[in-house]
Amino acid sequence: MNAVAQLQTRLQQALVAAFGPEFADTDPLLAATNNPKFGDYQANVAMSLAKKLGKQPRQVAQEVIDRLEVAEWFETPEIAGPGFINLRFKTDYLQASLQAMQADDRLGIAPTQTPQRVIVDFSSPNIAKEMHVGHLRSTIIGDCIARILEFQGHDVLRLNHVGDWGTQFGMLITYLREVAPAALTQADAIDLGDLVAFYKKAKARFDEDEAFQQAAREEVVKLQSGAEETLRAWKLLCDQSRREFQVIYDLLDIQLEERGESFYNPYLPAVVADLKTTGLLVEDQGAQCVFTEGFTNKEGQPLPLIIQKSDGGFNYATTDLAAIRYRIGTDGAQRIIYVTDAGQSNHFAQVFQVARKAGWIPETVEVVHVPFGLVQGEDGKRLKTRSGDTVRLRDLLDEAVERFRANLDAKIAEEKNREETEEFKAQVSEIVGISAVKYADLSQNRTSNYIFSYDKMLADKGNTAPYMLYAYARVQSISRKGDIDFSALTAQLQLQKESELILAKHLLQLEDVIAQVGEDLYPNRLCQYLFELSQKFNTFYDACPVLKAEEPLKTSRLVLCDLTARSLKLGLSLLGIPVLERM
RNA sequence: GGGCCCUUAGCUCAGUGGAUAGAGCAACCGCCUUCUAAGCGGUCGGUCACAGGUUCGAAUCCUGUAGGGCCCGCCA
Repeated sequence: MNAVAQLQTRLQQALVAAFGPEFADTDPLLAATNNPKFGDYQANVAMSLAKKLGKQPRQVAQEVIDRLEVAEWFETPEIAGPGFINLRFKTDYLQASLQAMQADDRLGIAPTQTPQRVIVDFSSPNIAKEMHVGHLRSTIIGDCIARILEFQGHDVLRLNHVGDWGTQFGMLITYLREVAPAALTQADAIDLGDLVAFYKKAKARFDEDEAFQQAAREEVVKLQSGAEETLRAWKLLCDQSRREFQVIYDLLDIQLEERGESFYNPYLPAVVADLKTTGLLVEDQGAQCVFTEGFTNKEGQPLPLIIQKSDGGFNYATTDLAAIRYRIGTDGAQRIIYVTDAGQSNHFAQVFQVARKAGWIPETVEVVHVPFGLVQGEDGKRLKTRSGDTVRLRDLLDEAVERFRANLDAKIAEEKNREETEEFKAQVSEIVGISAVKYADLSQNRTSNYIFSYDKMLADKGNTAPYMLYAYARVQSISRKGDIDFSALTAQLQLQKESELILAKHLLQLEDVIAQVGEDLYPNRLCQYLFELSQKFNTFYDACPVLKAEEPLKTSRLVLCDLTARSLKLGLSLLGIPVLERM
């Protein structure tokens, strides 16, 4: 148990000792301080108890600390302001903790005691369409969440719930049958870009041509009933899209198990049947619906979740319900995380409500929608290309890499006596460019819309990937220069200067930050931590010579360098970002 | 009309009940004969949209108002 957990317990014991057993469940209101002059932690319980006990808050605080035994970890507690109890770590404790951290492959972060089977549903592009900017956030945020949970020791199933079923295929196949029948019988008869164009035309036809609409709907029914020719055409389209998606996933280093909507097709009738049994299902205007609480349409009428369309077809609500049942019943999921845009909040709220009412989500299973905001251009509107089209993900990533390459070339040209190989420049540019896109996205609170700016994400100043990667590279530079083998260091730490103490305390917080993100699923908190770590390292680097220090201080500082680098490497890896030894 | 989200420094954003509200960028001033200056230190900058309420204590919780975004029956 770490010192903070111990402190929590000891505070509770002190409360009981001071005021009696009825205070056993009183929260000591322990929190990190926001200002180092107040120490490292503060307990705010005295103010909240003062009225109840009929005493002055400062006196309550005094009675607590008189009975508080934390000398193993903390200096003598102090009372400040209206009754804050301030606690400061002992340097001895910090030094010992850092040494333990240094000796451990996982930086002292133990795997969870309660591993869960977790499903992270993310990315989920549509077959027959190219991946575009709309898939960026789900893919990046979902991957990060999966990485964090995996590191914690959970059994994570990463599912790509691709849109490989439904009305869009009816449209597309009907249209292709007319204009490019070869695409339905032989692989790669047309390329994916053309397929996207065909899709748009098919959609346009669908919206204005009633006969076409009818034909498309019939095609969906054929597909759903397994008609051979339609099914073969569908498989061809899926294969082609899948290969295109894989190019992007390789570029982004993302592992995913594809399990599209079609997978749940055999389980859809049972969803309808079981909803009927529970009495939740109602027929309305020819469609099978479940009416949900708290949702109304523009006319103020209750809003249904449509389970089966009037033409007998199923839609995504049905699929999502079937998926919940399958994931809980067969996959054994204890936590299901859906990483999709905030626009689907209503949909998921409805689906979860219906699944709960039907009794399909046991108390022990957590089902959660992790929403995120839109990607906007610098004009604050939805990100588009100059010609007004949706931005292809491939183009977006390529541009980030190209732009960073230009920055890098300029930088190298500026520095005297610096020559780099083409291979080096290409590799650095690709890693930094793509990492910058990922980091920019992850470093924002996901719930708000996010303004996409190449200039900001590629800047070498501020809370950006280049800044963090540079901090890491600086440490590696020390090891090269001093010919240091970090893994062989053994030393008694000596935290002397303020910048060393500040860095040391920050290093010890990594565990808590990861635990918090695993819980709340806000990756920007991990980014914030890593940014502050980089800043604190740079301050230390500026103030404390490492290689020129006398032993044993030199080795002590090398340990701080090593721990910083390893923390950065671990933290960035959880964001899906690799490090560079040199840049 | 309903639901969800947002409104914090000139700009982009942190801050999910605690002390004088924080970063980064931009602007200005310093620091390279010393481990990568892609760095560091400092200055400037805020009626936390507005009004009530709860609380010892509110940017944070509750209610209302204004502005913005997204969604609202057979697309996902």
